[in-house]
Amino acid sequence: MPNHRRTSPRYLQLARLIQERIDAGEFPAGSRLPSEPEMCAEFGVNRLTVREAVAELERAAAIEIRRGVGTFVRPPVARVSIAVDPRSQRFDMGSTHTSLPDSTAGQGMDVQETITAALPAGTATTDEEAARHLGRPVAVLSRVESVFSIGPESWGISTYWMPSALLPRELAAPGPVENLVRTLADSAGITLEYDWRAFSAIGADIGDADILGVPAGSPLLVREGVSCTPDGEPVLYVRRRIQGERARFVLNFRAPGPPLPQTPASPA
Amino acid sequence: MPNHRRTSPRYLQLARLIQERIDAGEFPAGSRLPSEPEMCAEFGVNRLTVREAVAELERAAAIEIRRGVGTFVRPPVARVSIAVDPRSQRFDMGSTHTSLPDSTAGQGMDVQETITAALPAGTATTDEEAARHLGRPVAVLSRVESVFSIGPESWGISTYWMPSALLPRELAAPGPVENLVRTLADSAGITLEYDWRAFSAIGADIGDADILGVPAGSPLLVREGVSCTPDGEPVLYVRRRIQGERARFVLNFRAPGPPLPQTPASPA
DNA sequence: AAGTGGTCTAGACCACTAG
DNA sequence: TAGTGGTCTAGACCACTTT
Repeated sequence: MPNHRRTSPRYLQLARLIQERIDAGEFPAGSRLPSEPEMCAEFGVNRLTVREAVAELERAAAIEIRRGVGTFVRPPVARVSIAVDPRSQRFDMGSTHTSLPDSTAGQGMDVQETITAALPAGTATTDEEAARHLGRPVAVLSRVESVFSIGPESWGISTYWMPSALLPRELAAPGPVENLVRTLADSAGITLEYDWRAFSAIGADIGDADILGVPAGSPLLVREGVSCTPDGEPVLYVRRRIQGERARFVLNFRAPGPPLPQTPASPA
Repeated sequence: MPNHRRTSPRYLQLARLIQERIDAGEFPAGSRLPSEPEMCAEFGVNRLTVREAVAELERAAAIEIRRGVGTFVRPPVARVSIAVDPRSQRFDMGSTHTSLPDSTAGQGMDVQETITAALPAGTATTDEEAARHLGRPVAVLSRVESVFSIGPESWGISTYWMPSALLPRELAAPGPVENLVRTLADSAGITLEYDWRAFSAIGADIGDADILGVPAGSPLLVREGVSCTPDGEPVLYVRRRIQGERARFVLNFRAPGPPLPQTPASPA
């Protein structure tokens, strides 16, 4: 006989219970939860069941696990804001440089973009998508991968697709770059405008997760789009993945100095 | 003696191995992976170890697990595009209505927004953030929660904060709404403009995960912002969470009919 | 050294789906 | 009914952090 209204599994019940206690203030932000053996005793379940509940809460970003130390309630995250003014943002000047909120200990740290690979586009799904967006065959496209970091930490990964003919030599080898978009535009003798930009969210795949030092499936903010010449000729397709909880893209619709949700940063 | 350069755990090695085989075309999109017992035998590990590897790939959205059936390689996802024209988008007319891509079986399905709760703002972190954004004390704010769904599935959750004095009666009770922003503006006799909008990505917390029917930590696209009167008086703070892989916000920077990455939709 | 979380094994029972 | 994945137990050993 099929089971018609089963209760949810114990580890989920336990996760919800712990979340309720956190919400109720029993465990304030920064405080330590009971250890796994303690919870096993308290709730009368196996350690793996406790671990599944705790893992659930960690994926939900409600707690932080510090190996060898304990499990702690997470305080709300502070994020970098990257300002985009949709009235003035017409020219694509590159977007590497941002500044951190004053509240952050790491203020004034260097934002650095480093090319990790430059290859002819192949048959990957993303390569074909790029070709579609640029209206050119895959065979004429090159792909440049880069990581950008703030201090010692990797914050995001960018992939650029462009006609191989436009790829300047200084971008064809791994190493730091000052401003990839500007370098490209200058070397090709063109100016670049935004055609479109789009925002979505994905979970980190295993490759991106490795590079960023986050678990697979961590939420990443994806900003992708096409830049074109003033004639409307599409030239560059960019796909940037940023650790979702670390950054926020802000579009300002009102005049000169509109209030920002956090400390502003330079255009993106 | 501390362990100075340990190899990565077996389940991660196994996850990478499977991913490599998928990438190499050994398991094309849509095909079934070996069952858990088969992998246990092939790799000589316990079933839990296999399960951890598989879970890693599932979180990375590389595979799809169908209970009682098997584990399958995921094809690339099709997403809804929601168009935003940064040149014309100045008036906030509400954003409920979108249309699905023609490729989708569900085309023409109803987009419906349903209020699930309307409460005075309390002491939650998000309430305080809303109060800061609106420049008003928490005590005068109300919070309205809604879910919007396409057909039978929940696609996103919206939370609105506004001065309690502006909350019209028809929005103060659970039930479907036609256009929340417009209802609010009409009832208050004001027009609303965008002040700012921001995009970020987060993992679903346990509450949102329950409502959306996704696992905790699933990537959500967050679109938040303030709408104000033409004078610049902030009136409404909105925070919408959308299943990240199901939607994409598109900003078009060029003239009348710029190419969209996918089938366009009405303004958001 | 003691306590924490991380990995792994062996085995069990269950719920779901398909033929 | 057979095979799949989902949950759970009991126990072990390990790596990491702190004292």
